[in-house]
Amino acid sequence: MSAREQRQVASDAGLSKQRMVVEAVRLADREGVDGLSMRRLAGELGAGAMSLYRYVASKDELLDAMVDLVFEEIELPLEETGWQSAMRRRAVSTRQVLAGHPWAIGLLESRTSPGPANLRHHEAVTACLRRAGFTVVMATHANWLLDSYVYGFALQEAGLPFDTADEFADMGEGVYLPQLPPEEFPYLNESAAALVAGGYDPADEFTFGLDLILAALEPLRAAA
Amino acid sequence: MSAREQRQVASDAGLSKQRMVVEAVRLADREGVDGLSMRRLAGELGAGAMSLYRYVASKDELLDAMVDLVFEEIELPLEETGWQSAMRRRAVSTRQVLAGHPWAIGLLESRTSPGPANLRHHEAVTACLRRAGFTVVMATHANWLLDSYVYGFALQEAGLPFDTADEFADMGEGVYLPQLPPEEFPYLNESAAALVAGGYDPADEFTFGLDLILAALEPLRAAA
DNA sequence: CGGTGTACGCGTACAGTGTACGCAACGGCT
DNA sequence: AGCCGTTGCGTACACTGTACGCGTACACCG
Repeated sequence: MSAREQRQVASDAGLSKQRMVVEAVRLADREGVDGLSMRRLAGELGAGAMSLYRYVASKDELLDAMVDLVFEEIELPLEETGWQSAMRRRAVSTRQVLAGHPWAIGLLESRTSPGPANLRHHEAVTACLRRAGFTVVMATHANWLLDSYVYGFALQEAGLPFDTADEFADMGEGVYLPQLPPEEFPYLNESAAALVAGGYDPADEFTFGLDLILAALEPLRAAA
Repeated sequence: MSAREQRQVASDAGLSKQRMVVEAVRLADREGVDGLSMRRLAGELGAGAMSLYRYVASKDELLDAMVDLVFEEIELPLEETGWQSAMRRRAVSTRQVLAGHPWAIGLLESRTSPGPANLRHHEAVTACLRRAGFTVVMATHANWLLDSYVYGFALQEAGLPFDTADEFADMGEGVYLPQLPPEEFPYLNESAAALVAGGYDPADEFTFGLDLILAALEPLRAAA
């Protein structure tokens, strides 16, 4: 079977923007966003690179669509359980989704036109907060605060060179401490030693901060 | 004067890693990180592209150094004014610095080995919190929370397609509202209208969230 | 049946990218 | 004078995004 026939077979599923975006997300998950090129994506789809330009105007537009697809994985908040629980579930879901697609975080800052999924989320969160009694201004404050915290946490977590408490302990002793002369970094040394000894797991940080923020927002609900 | 002689004159200042990094940060500020290439940087320095590889092993190493230079601009916390004031000043400084170098935010997630300036900051912040009475674990919690909030805020702020309250008002009415059918996005419409009418400035969000977090951390100081 | 328009696919070419390799020039030292 | 180290960098290679234009297939119409 010639290369063209092979491509024909692959394309019998038909190229589409949806197929492209899904495959692009897979490729970015495996190789990072730097490993995503139009030629490589076309190879994965059994198509020519220039065929992709029938479905997206540019690589930038593809990246926009990829970010929106990631947003679609985030759960919409359910209000039946109360605003705090709904916000918590949404925050946990966002963090999990971004942990699965760490390349997407770095793209958030350069996507200036939010996609449909992003807008739907924004509407759902705003609805939940308003119905819980927050004023428009307070709901906006809460939205900013929660999103900032969640995205910032995901950003930092993505930059960690380990995934588990054990790996943290190993790196702490094998990599970090040797680089931190105690006379120059006494507090970091103290912290590293105490945290490793205490079985510290940075994954626990998320709920600590989230709980603190949600608790601090509660009294602001009925602000006049 | 031949091209070589021109370059010789320019190079009389001598290439160095420091000069490269400073110039690279300037270029990224003007053109974004996508506009930064080794050839363009070399052109700015009056050198050949391959000369740069005497001072950095790779473009990745240059990016690491750029991020660390940005960290150096952030003020170290001064404790004389109390831990809250010190944390607030550091947070405000971080936000200002990242607002000036928005390209750096997206790089934070891929830099897994913190540079010297980053470590010095980490030590200074940890010292301040520990001396204010936070336990090692609580100081770590506070560090994570504050950094997550600040980086996340900077990330979102960098993605905003406007800079001032007036631009927000203009875009709200001219761009956003037309894209949000009221029957589909009733709460976003309500919010946009109310915020524009109230002279809302998203820049104020930062201090709202920061104040709330610092107030929520205060009772945790003497946690045993 | 032939002509036309549209949809789909994509090869070629261009200008740009990071960097391996190896060469040239210069200064210092013996 | 020769050797060595330092500094600079040109060439070449493989890869990148995408403008342009061409080929093929299909549907529709007269």
